[in-house]
Amino acid sequence: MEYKNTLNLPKTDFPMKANLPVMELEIQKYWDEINIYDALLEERKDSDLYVLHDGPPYANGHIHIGTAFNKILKDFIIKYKNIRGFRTPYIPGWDCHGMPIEHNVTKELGPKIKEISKLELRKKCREYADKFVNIQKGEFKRLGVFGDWGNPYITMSNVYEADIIDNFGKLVEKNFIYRGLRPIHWCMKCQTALAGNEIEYEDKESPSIFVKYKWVGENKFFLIWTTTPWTLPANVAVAMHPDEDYVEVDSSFGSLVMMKKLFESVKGKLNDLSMKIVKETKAKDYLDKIYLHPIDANRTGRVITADFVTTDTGTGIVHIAPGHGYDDYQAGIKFNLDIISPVEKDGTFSQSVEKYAGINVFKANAAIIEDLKLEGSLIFEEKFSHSYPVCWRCKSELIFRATEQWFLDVEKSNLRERLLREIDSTKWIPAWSKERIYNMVKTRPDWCLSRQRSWGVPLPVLYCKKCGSPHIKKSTIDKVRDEVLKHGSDIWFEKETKELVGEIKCDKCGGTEFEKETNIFDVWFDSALSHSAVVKKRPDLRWPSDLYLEAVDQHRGWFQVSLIVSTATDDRAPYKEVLTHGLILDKNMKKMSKSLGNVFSPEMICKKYGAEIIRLWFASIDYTSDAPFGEELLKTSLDTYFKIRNTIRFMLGNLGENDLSKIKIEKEEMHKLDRYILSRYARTRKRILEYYDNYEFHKVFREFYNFIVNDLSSFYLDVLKDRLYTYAKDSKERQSGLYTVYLLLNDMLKQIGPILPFTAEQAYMHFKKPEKKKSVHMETIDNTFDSYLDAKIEENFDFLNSVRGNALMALEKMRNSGEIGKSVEADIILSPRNEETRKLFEEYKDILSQIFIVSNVEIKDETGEEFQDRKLSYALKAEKAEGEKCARCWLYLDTVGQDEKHPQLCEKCAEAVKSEV
RNA sequence: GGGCCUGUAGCUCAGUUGGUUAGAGCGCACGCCUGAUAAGCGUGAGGUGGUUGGUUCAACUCCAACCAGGCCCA
Repeated sequence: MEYKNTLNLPKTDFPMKANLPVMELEIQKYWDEINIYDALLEERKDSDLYVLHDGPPYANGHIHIGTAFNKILKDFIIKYKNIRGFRTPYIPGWDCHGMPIEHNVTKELGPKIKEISKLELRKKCREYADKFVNIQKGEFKRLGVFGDWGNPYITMSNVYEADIIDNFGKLVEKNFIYRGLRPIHWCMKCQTALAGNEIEYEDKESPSIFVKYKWVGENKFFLIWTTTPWTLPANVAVAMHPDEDYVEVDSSFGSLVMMKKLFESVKGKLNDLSMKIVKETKAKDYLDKIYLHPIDANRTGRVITADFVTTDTGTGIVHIAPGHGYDDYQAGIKFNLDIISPVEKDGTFSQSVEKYAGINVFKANAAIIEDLKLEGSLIFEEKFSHSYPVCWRCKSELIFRATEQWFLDVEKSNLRERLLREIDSTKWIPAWSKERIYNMVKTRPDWCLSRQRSWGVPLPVLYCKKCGSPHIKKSTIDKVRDEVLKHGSDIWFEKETKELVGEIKCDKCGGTEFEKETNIFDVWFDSALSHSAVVKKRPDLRWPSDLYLEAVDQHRGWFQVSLIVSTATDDRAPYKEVLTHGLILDKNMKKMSKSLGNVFSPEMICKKYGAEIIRLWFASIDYTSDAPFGEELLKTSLDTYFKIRNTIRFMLGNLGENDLSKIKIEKEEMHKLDRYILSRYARTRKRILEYYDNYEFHKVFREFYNFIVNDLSSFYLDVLKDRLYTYAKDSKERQSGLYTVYLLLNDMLKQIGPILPFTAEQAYMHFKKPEKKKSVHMETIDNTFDSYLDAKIEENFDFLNSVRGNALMALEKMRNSGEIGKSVEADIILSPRNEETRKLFEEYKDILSQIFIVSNVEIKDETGEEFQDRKLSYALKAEKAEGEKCARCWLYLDTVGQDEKHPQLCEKCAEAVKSEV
């Protein structure tokens, strides 16, 4: 029993129980103390630069699991590039302006909103955004993300706002900016424009009418369908489906054109039994045909085609009013139609519609229907129920109303072609990502930059008080820019026009009095300019960025808007590579939403499990598609984490207090098994680095984890125990094993550092090595490990491992029959059947019993009937070990009892015990 | 309705240019060890490859349709 004290058992202070929620905070504190971010940049000050530019999350609410996923993926790359020796500044940013914040602040204010000024509202929005920037900052840091947290970029800062205005000036100078009409959702009660998430939907009954539009010069009619009679005064065209068949029919209402598919339905509704098809036609037969305007007989309209024409309701011909509908508007742009919108802010018709001027549009519905009936052009009417948009605040029904907006022209200076060219020369990961954005950009409309809101950067445009024409000039815009740089964009609302831009004159009428634009920029314009306001401006970065990394939805968002402004102003994409990841869904692959209650906060998970567990989960999934998330799944990561942690702990324990600087063993001098595992690891880590370089973290993780499980834990370390525990402390065999463990752990901590930064750091603190850095993240990975590659020895072990597999099965059989418990109670008998195998067995004779973890391995000629398996180049059998059990190493050996002083020990143990004294 | 993506064991992933009985780890079951012990080791059972057709001597791998889910548009 007392011989146990003579063994070299593992010992370490590195705790088995991680207690991550506490440990991570301690490590974080240490990182703060050594100022890890600056320290890393200093460490790499002469290295090559790598720029991953952070897309700004919206400063609204706490971070959610998706935001965490994105930041952690970025952090994997930053930390990996860093440990590969790159200088990796990372400037996190926040998107601060925009509707959702304004909306939330407005909601909080309630009715008080009416009492406060625009500037006060903006101030409240600023405070709101500021609060969440700080909250999110803490939450990101908590996840172990390294970055310039003390100096992030904020889109509402003076410098950033000034840069937005500066770039707008550049776009104006290059003629990309124009003013045009565009229909937007409008609440006539609140007299305001509404954005997407301010709109709610309610079921509503609308009139559904069929109206005859008479052809010019012919007594035939298009039978059109609409649910908004009040938009008829703004009619400029009718649309037919380009791919559908049409028919001309005779009816008691005259000769009508309609979609063939809908003929029976229309016939039924009109209740006209005499109705019959006289001619089959195609939409293209009518293209550009002129008809008389249904309300204003002095006007005409023409036929266009549009694929949004429905084929299951109505007549298959749709009334088009580009000023009053989004589809209509798109079609209007495509076919160069007039965009007319004779509706005032309060929802009444303007003077241009003589008949209905001053009447509310919804009230006008009935009047219009009556009039059309009287004329005989309305031939069918019914009620149609559908969901209809209403105002989130006053719940009144919304209309589409064309208003003056500012646009960025994507056709100007061949911009669209240039965008496509830039998409083509950028590397998109995964590859399909390119096609996705390419198709979007190919068909996207001009960018509407103006928003009728308060919380944002004002559009620096002035309007002549005398003639109303806009003043939009680079020189004036630059003056505004300078003011904003000094005072922030509130200055636009605070100062008088003259104080802002000095004396200016209207180009049209010479007027000198101007009004300031009240619109602000679309927030996407803000974030689009981070490439300029951040990447170009910060001395520690370099434009264009090496990488942008965001979720799939950003093809329509940040990837695209950044590309547009950057290409317009600088004629190239702001990035060299773009990496896209999928979204995090719930465990059933359903969208997460607060109403479903399937949302997890990263904060809660950090408190309960630790950031490492989330990071490990994110590393284990393939981010190119959407991924599930749930607490049960996190449990897997927890198990995985502890396996990694325990393996590291075991290695640390064996290294113990040994002074590793003393050990230096040439490769040729090392134990065969050590040479094997080093070669195997050298190959593994080469693959790991390749995966890292391709941003395939789930493959990194799997490669790493499989090595830990299959190669280290269940094989190498298990086999090594005997050598480390029982051999004499300074024996060559033991030293070789120690040195191997040291080499492995030293490299493994660096490899896993990007994924498990806290654990790698904690282990590094307990790791005794010469010339240690302040942090594991200051280390660098180089390729010296490649010198351990040894194809021959790996080939030999491939074979030996297969023999081991058979040995284990034979041992399992003995265990099941109760003959043995642990494997050292057995011997293995090998019998080679060919010369090659015999030679190999002989070559590895000295370590075979170790590999199998048995007491003895005997190589002898085949004798008995036990050797059945003829497929193998050897026969194998397990028997109960002969010899006596050594009290120290527990092997059953012949040499036990030979030593006079230590009769209970084997020869090796006796020597070992003596050498320690 | 359109553009793009995803669908291999309970879970997360592999599967080279179509070619033998579709692999791994986890989990699970059973067993061993008690000198990695809130650990470690072994053995084993799990797959109609979303569905249906087609091409082919041969398809998880190519094609088509459909189903389910996701993002972005409409």
